[in-house]
Amino acid sequence: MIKQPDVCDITLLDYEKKFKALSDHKRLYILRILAAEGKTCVCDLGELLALPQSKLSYHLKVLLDVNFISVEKEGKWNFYSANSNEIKKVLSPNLCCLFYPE
Amino acid sequence: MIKQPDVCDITLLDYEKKFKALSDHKRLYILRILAAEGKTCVCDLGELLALPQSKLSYHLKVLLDVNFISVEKEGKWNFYSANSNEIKKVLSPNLCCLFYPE
DNA sequence: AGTTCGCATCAAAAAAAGTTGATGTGTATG
DNA sequence: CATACACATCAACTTTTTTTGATGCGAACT
Repeated sequence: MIKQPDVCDITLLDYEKKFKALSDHKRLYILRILAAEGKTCVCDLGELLALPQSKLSYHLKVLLDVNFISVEKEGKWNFYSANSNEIKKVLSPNLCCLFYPE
Repeated sequence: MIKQPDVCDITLLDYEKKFKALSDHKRLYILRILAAEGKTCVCDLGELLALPQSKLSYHLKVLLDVNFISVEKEGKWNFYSANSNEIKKVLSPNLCCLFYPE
């Protein structure tokens, strides 16, 4: 890419990051669970997904970095939840439903 | 992931691939150009994007594999075009517009 | 104050994705 | 038929992402 990035390029670069965050099925599972269950603490997520703690932490961070989820710390627990609005900005209505299965 | 994949998991695995295809700005540029210009041959794409031929070929294949674009061979040229319907299935209406800038 | 629990973070290793330049194949053209 | 063109494909390499196990740190409990 030789030419200088214009405004629109910057937008696309921004979306590259968001799509990268969605490009892993573990993270899609995480999003689906958070969307379906609402506020969930890391330990419960770990059980639901059968993921080791540090791996889960890693993927949560990826989703956090693009603002698809957010954290609240309560005592020694960290509760995560999905930012549906952010997800809706990116995904088709059809696909958003995937994250609200019931 | 210990549990067996159910139908819904398979769906998410499918989307993992599609999002991976979208998680690179070069491919987003390609999609945008194809959406805006319509049927375009590889050599023109290469010029528009200032991408070397083999790199372009690689990225076209990634997009082709998830059915976001398609090819028609005419003589010695290969013309690619965006499959807007497939893109619309995945992206929010808002985002789809990114691929029709004018 | 010492332990334990819940989780983030880190560094090393493994795996996956992307790049590069070369080679191959089919189609036209002299 | 020889050459040139348009493009796909390949193998070696580089870069990025993911995994793994260890370590650290704050909050609660004893």
